[in-house]
Amino acid sequence: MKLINQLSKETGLPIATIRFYEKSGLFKGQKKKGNTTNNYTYYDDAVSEKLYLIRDAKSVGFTLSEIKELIDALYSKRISKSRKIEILNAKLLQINEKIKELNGVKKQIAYLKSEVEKYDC
Amino acid sequence: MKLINQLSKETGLPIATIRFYEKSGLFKGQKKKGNTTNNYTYYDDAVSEKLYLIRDAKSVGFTLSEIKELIDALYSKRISKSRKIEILNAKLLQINEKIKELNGVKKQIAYLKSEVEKYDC
DNA sequence: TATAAGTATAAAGTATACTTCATACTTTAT
DNA sequence: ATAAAGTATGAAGTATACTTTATACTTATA
Repeated sequence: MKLINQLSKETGLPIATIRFYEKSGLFKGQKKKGNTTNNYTYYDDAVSEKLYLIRDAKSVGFTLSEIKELIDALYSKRISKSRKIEILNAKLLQINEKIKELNGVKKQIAYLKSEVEKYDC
Repeated sequence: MKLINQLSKETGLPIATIRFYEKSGLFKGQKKKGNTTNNYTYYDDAVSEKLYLIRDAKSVGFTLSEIKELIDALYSKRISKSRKIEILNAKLLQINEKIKELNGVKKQIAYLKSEVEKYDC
């Protein structure tokens, strides 16, 4: 079980950002039970996994609410299996869409680059 | 030459958004010269192209300032050819990165989906 | 010809995603 | 044992990317 500092070093995300994500309901840490002196929050490996997913999904244009929907579909116990599969399939389609768009943009830039190479001075 | 309404219909972007992009320096329309009665702005096909590029690049996680840099590298006359090529190559690398990340996220989701299918009830 | 629809502009407002600040307590290092 | 570093929490502040509002003028349509 990790403290927030370790989580931050692992993922490269600032502590404040991790706190913000937790507050946004993307995952939850745990408080230690019993007569402890402090109020620290502990995180397990599943949280790290979610943070990596958040980080990568964000960088390719998913919003936090889309990512929350995704994480819920993957881990929540209050969503039926069939509904989960439904959501996950939709996300996979969305990802394929994004890959198509990226290839489109790439092609466009490559073409325009060749134009720049040919004519521009 | 098109008016903003036509541009909006073409690209699916709201008029206010197009105005915002123009104000942000992503492209420029032209005013008609001479003794005209109105103050309308006209746009050519190059602007449409830029808007499509903006739309797609945004949806895959590029920020407006990254997109501005890209558009400047493609169309500006105040940037040297070698510098343009440099910027364009960097953008192409960034796109390859994003494609990699997307495939990573896709793989991860597909894997977790198979887990959901196996064990979840 | 009037009225509805389109265009221009500036400014204020909103949503998202953080980031910083202030305060207070806990743990670690010297 | 005390100073430095880590953690918690709530609130305020900031950046980006729009979106809405208000006002005024122009063009198209019934």
